[in-house]
Amino acid sequence: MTTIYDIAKRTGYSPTTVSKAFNNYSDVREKTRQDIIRTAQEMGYVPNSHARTLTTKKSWTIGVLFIESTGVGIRHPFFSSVIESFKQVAVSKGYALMFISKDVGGKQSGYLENCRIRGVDGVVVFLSDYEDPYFQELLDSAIPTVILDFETPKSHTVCSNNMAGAILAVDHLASLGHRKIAHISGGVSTFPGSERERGYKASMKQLGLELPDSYIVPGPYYSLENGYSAMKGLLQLPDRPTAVFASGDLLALGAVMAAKDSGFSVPTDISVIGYDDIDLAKYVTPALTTIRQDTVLLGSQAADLLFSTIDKEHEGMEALQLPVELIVRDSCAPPRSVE
Amino acid sequence: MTTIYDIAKRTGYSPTTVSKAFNNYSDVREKTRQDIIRTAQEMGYVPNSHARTLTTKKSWTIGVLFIESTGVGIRHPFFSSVIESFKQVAVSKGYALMFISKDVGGKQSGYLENCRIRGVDGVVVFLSDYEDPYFQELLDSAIPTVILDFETPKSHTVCSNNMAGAILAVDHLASLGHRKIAHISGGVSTFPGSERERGYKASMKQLGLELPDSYIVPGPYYSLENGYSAMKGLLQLPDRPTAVFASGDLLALGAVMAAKDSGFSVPTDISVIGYDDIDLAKYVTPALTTIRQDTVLLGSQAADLLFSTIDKEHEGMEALQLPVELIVRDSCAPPRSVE
DNA sequence: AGGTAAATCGAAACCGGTTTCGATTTACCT
DNA sequence: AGGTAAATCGAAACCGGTTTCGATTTACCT
Repeated sequence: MTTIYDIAKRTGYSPTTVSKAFNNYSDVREKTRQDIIRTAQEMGYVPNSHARTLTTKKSWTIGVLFIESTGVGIRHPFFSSVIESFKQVAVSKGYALMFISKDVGGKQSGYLENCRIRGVDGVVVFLSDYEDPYFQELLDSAIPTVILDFETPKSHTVCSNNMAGAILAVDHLASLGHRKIAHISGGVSTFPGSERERGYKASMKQLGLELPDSYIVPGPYYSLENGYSAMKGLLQLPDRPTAVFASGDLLALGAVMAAKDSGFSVPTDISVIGYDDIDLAKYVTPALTTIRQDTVLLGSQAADLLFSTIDKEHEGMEALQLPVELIVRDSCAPPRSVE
Repeated sequence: MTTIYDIAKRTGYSPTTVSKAFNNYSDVREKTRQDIIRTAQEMGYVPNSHARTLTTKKSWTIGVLFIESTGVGIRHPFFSSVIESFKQVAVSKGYALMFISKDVGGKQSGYLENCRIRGVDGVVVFLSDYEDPYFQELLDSAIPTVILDFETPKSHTVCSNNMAGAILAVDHLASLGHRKIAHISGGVSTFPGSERERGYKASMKQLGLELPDSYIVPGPYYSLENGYSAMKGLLQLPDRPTAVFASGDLLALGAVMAAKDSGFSVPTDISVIGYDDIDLAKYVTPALTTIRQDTVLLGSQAADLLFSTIDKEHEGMEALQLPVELIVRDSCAPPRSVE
């Protein structure tokens, strides 16, 4: 490995000047800089980030905290898409992304400890279990963080406007004439799930629609199979709903399958609306009406927030709520009775 | 930040001894070690990985090279699952994963350069375009690499046995009585796609089945919509196939939809078999018969290979081919004529 | 008590950069 | 020619660790 010392020897300048040349110091002559840059190229020089970090205390790395305690990566597609967009702005600013884990090399150590060992400049957090004490520890530290799909005053947070989305969904169904609208909930243990449920309830109340307890049924883990069984339950209700708002697209897909398997047609007999607008939504039959989250915006806004804090351009914590959009496709129609 | 120097001052030992205590040198007394460890805890000491890397030349980081030139993360689910498994063994060995990109901070620099700057100990590669000159540069370097879904003698490689999988698929269809078996190909530009096509052809030949050119139709990017249009084409053929082997599950799903939309029933009128066994495969109707890739094994084997090279336990390059499995569900049945 | 081997410890050099501040050189002026 | 300000450069200290090798201490033996 060639170092600035090798370049210094070859060019006759001091290591100090070589370093300055690379860092665009104003006190090195243009000719000198050119000399140094050229020899550096010839010698195949690449800077050593660890040496640089050691002195500057800046690692140009962002930790990525992504854990799905719920098991099999159901939320992976959403995460991937958000993080991809986050990564793009990170890279453009010169940062690299590094996965942070709880324990390393067999030793239990915690996120915060790993962040400190690696000297990350900030952390983007995407968890399903925000009660994790190791996460709390990180939250209480001085390391800049931005959290997705969660809200807390201790950190920047970026969410879709889940309540607004839920209201959008229910209003759409109501505008088609539905009055018996059920909800397959993402569960109150996840932040977006509880917000959407809250939005659903608020909207039902606002519209003056009846809401029996049996109309809210859990769809744990946002999984297709749980959507399926949730729908099966709803269809057996004496006062069967004419429309269902599912807290996630996979839940909705499961619900559609359950309806079909029970001999109901979607949307003629029962309408289903989902949430997320996953890739698949537009390909299934019937194409799924849903609420789209802007994953690209989610990622880039999270990045902007984090970097502005790292660069000290920004004080205090922001809680962003990003707008969502109703995507009308073929899975919702007016109820039979009104036709 | 507390350093070994702070601990040295507090305990009265030298920094040398403090460092040795942490690294389990045999020449520090047990009592001394305890002393040091305890004070370190009290003072909230965490080692500085950059300082350590600077002297030891070992960063305990693995670069992750994942680029999808084909655009929207179609292969993401597969990648996520493989990399998750890779990550688990990496973490257990004390490594962290870092995304490597081509350019950083606006400057174009290439993968190799970034690997060198960051001093990664190895790289796991998952690309769609293996012609990329920046990738070639990395391949020709001395940095240990393991490549997924590709084969080259210049690196360790780990693939599913794509040919065997394709043969398995075709044999299954043939065993049901099909003789007119078409193929929706992943395209020869991707390694797995071309291998599966090769397997398909070999199997057809082996079975003595006729293979008109029109029976192989491209399904670019493994996308659902391209599977759809590919199937539409096949269904309009004068000598319509009775079964279709699709190079990916999304292609297969698209094909099933196309068949349904054209008034054919799957599997009664036409059988469809996919490849990958994505999560969704078992939930769709009809549940998809497919070839399962063992993503967990893929990831862990890739990790084992890479770490054994990093640890110099291993010379030369290995080209692993992992077994695949036929998963029989409901999308394949005997052809009508034979019933 | 004196000697020897084993146990324990630390000084110094090193890894590859950055930054401060003083020294030297150069350009320009009268 | 001499003076001054601006331009250019480099010595030295520092970031936080690791490793070699020599020095000192301790344990144990006769």
